[in-house]
Amino acid sequence: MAVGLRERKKQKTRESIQRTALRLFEKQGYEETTIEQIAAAAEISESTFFNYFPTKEDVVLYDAYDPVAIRMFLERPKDEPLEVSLREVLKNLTVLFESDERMILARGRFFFEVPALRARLWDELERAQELILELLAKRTGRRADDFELRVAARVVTAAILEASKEWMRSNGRSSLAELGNRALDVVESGARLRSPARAKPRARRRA
Amino acid sequence: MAVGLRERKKQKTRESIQRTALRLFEKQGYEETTIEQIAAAAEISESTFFNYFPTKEDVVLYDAYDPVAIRMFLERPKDEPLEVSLREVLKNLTVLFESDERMILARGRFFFEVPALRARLWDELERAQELILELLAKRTGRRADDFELRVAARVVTAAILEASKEWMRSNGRSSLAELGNRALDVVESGARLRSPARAKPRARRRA
DNA sequence: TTGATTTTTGGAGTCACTATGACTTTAATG
DNA sequence: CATTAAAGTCATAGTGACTCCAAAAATCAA
Repeated sequence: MAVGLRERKKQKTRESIQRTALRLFEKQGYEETTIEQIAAAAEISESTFFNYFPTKEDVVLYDAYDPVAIRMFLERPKDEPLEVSLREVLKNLTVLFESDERMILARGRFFFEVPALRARLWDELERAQELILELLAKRTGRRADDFELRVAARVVTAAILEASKEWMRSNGRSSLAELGNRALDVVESGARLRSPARAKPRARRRA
Repeated sequence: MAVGLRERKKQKTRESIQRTALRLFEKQGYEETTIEQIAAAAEISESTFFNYFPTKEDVVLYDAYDPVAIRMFLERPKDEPLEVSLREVLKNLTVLFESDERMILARGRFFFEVPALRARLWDELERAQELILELLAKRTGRRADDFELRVAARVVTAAILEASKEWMRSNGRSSLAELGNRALDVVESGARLRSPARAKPRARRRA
């Protein structure tokens, strides 16, 4: 399973293009930046750009950490409740992200602001849901196309999405792990559909 | 009321374009159909097409019933729990849809299959969430930017989305209202994160 | 009818993206 | 070390969605 030199170089080029692109996007906006400009700045041809990223959106979408997160999730003990797995993974990610949180947050802002990216993100989320679904199916013994199971998976994904969004909105001021915990709390409480208010005070657990 | 003649005519044109477009999409696929073709078939110019729909996606997205559904939702009694409001609206919609269910389901299939449309739909969903959020805020007395409240709104929206999706997948075989109810049940049970199986009518552990 | 206001339209242009084929670099082998 | 096949890069020439603009045509108000 030797990671060929070629593979590694490709990875590097990809990340370099992404960095260049994100820099341009930050400077002059996503829509205002053309592929031509990115290619020029990254000193490659337009063709090569499309060789590395199928669409302009994918430059922002691409996340080198994704596979790591996925593996982390899949490697949780099989008898662990899903919620715990998620909380743990988020906790670990929070630590992992610390190193280049700045870039991650910058990307996040784009997802927030650029309609095309927002749209793509939702769609990408489907993948996350699928992942959770598979795991949930294995752990509960239900079939993966079970309607209730799918609803559960989607609901949990939605909660975590909102947590991520809040994280980006707050520009990293509150930790992703904490927001994730709070979001999952809401889910576990049945989204408080029946019990209304208690508007203000919040006893918060875990700093 | 007082809907000007002009307004009404515009509406008619819009719906006519949509019908034409959907027909073409069904016949030869969404991506395989060009705006040029749609314009030709609808006997308008390309420019006019863009006058009525900002993008190609919007032709599929546009739903004349949307405002009706929204009004139905907003007019539910203020002291009614959100879940009940939602269930009621879904019930009413089910009835309302009966007349041209065929077209609605056809559109649904596109959302399902065409990536660009799927993406747009998620984004459009944001609007629904916003609506639910506002209502939830009013009814619970919480602020609309309250994190927990937003999570709740998103979670509920997600559940209903999954119900709609299942409805489309089943090609209308199960009623939207019933699927919606089941989905909301899952939410209210806290997405059953902790209690695993009960895969079928089996050993039931506590909920 | 006249004049104002929309609505429709054609045309020129931009930009993301595809397809293709040639050219260059790299890795692997005898 | 030379050869070759694969992989990577690139220029070119599209296509199609979408924008901008200004002129014609239809509609409406006085």
